Amino acid sequence: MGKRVGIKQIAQELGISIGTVDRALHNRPGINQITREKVINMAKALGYQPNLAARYLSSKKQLCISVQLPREISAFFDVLREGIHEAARPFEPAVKVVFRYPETIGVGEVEVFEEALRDTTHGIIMAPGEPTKFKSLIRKASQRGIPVVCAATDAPRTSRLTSVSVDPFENGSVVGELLGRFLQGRGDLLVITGLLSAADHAGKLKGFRETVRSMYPQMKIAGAIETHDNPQEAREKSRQFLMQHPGIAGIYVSTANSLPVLEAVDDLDLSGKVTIITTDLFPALAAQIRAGKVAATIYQRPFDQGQIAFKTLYRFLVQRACPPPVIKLAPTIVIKSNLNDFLEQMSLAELVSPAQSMATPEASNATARPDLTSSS
Amino acid sequence: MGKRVGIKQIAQELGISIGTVDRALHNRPGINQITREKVINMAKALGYQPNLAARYLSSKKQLCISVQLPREISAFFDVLREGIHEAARPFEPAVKVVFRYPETIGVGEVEVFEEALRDTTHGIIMAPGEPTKFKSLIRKASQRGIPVVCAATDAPRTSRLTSVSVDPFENGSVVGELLGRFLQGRGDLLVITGLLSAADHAGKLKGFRETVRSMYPQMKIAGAIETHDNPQEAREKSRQFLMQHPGIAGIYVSTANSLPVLEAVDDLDLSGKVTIITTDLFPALAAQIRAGKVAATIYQRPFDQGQIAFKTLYRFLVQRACPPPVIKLAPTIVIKSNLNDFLEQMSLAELVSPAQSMATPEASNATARPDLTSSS
DNA sequence: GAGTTTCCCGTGTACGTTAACGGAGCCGAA
DNA sequence: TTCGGCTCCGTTAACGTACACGGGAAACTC
Repeated sequence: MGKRVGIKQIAQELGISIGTVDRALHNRPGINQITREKVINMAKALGYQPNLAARYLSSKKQLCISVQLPREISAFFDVLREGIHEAARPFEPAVKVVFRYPETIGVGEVEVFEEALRDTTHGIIMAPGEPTKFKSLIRKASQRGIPVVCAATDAPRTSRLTSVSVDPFENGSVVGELLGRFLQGRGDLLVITGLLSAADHAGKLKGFRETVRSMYPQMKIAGAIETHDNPQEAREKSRQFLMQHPGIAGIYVSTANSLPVLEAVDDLDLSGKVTIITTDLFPALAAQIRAGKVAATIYQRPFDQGQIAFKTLYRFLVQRACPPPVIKLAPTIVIKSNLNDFLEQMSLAELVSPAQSMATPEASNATARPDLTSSS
Repeated sequence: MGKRVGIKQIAQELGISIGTVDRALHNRPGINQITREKVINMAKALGYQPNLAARYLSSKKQLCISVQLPREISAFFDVLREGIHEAARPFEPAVKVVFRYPETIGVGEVEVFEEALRDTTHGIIMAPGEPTKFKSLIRKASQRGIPVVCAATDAPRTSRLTSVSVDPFENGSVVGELLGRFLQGRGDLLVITGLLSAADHAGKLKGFRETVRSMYPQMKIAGAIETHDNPQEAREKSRQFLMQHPGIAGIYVSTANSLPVLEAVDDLDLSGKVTIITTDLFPALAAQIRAGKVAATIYQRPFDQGQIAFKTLYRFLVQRACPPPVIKLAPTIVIKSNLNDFLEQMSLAELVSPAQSMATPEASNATARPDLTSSS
């Protein structure tokens, strides 16, 4: 009664062998078309669902997926990796996650990609630093049947399977709406960005600009500073601009490299007078939010990005489920009041990893339950 | 070389049988202490990790977990259920999720709980409507070794394993900070709530009140209306109050039942003049946000709550991993600019469910890859 | 009509683990 | 001595699926 229907029961019901059922359910050659249909119908009738555990066990080949992310900006990419790892854990021996590390942020990523292609890999997760360099590589991977999922940053106009990211345009758009609300639709704004040539930063600026124009036409974007992610340059240029434009009411820092800008604001004694919204989240920035020097920051939820990237890649690999061409996460607004929750989540991600399940003392304290008679 | 180490290899290395290794690794009786230690050391040396697939397959007993959530407020609980279901999918036959439905929001939840205790269940996920009623029931479950995880709403001072929710206090706190920012720290505020006797609503009000007092001392909370989640009552009381207090600048609707309030505001032609922040997210409310009548809403991310609830319950059941006494998700701020992403996510959750993996035409198009040569 | 090919299909083994069974060795009591 | 019980350990049958192998029957070749 509570018996789970398996391939064997289907065979028994039809008076055929399990081998035939297997051939029918997996479109393998060497089976009569009408037999196949009978099997499929019977499977549907019985509500057959494949036993994944048995499947993994039987086909000893494991899925190798290569995760190629830089070591830099570890506050972001470490958490992204952890999200992937966490999502892969349930499939433990059936899939193997191989982490590869380009030398630094932009360089060495091609070499690492080629290394993955040389080794046996069935899928790739990456965050292209310079997307244009990957056009042919991704094509080559696709032709070999190796799907590529981009996370955090996209490689548009390539044959990658999909990308998981916070859309830059919406990111900027959210900041525009928020700054407009905070300043009640009046005042001059300043944008501080990394490289405007990067699609990511350009998209943020575009979203910001268009939202401000349409929702708060009285506001003006007084300037956009390009810092090239160089701390000295960021600080100095910010200082210069703020001195020349004393009327600035709001600042949007669209690069994660926001601390130098905050220093410049502090230097000019503008803290609290100018409303600042930044990008990403890390301990030093959290302190600034807590101190009230930053009104809000936009968090990209790297952990969730990792989880989703793995899941979609996995679903494509084992059941050919095609995801939408882009998967967009919502830009998440962090303010003083919900800051701690995000920080806890970040540290929780680290706590989860160490002891896997090795040598589980299950039987020993199977009866002992936690004594949390009072809490909350 | 690439050979995975298994229980067999450990046995071979030590010249003993796999049965003994099994006994050693699982603290089973009937084994010499020194043999056990030798096995454990060897396992550690070889880096043994149990093959979960084989484990599930072999031990035919499956974990039954009972999910007891109301049908009402389906925009919330359906998505919560979906999150649980999605998280359970990888463990497919090894765990069985049984959904149970109380008659309505508050009633019948005790009966359903008892039903779960009569059947074979190894864990419970629930959202107590009236937490006080569950004190003894949860204790009984715990004594039988059945952990209970609360989601969405907590049952404090009971022996439940943990609770996964957005903290009401922080929820109110976020709204307080946000309204303060939007109104630049000036003006009178109004709170509209469901039942103030409910811990949830009381907590929200408290968080709101304290944050406004500490961060924006110039603001005043002019009143708190209790609607008992009755549409007529909500609309009428809101109208009355707003007519008598024309100076209201901001409204915090802390119940999901926010539409009647919006109607009242519309009736008095106050749309756009008063800044409104609501709770939860559903299509009708999304329209109001898009129209600019609601400045922001606080989303509880039911899907994530479901996922996390299942994961922690599972980790406790199979590896005795004790979670923290409460797991708090951050209150998530939804505004016009990031609204669509949340809506997509809601509908995506539905899209994922129908065709599981039944009759996977894997082999047929295993070589065919998606042709998305250009996208984004 | 014997040999060969082709098309379907059944059989058997393997995957790593769990759990039940059984056996060897030892000790003490009948 | 014999028997029962205990401790420790080896053996083996599942669990549901994948895959290689082989066999029987029909179709085709000469």
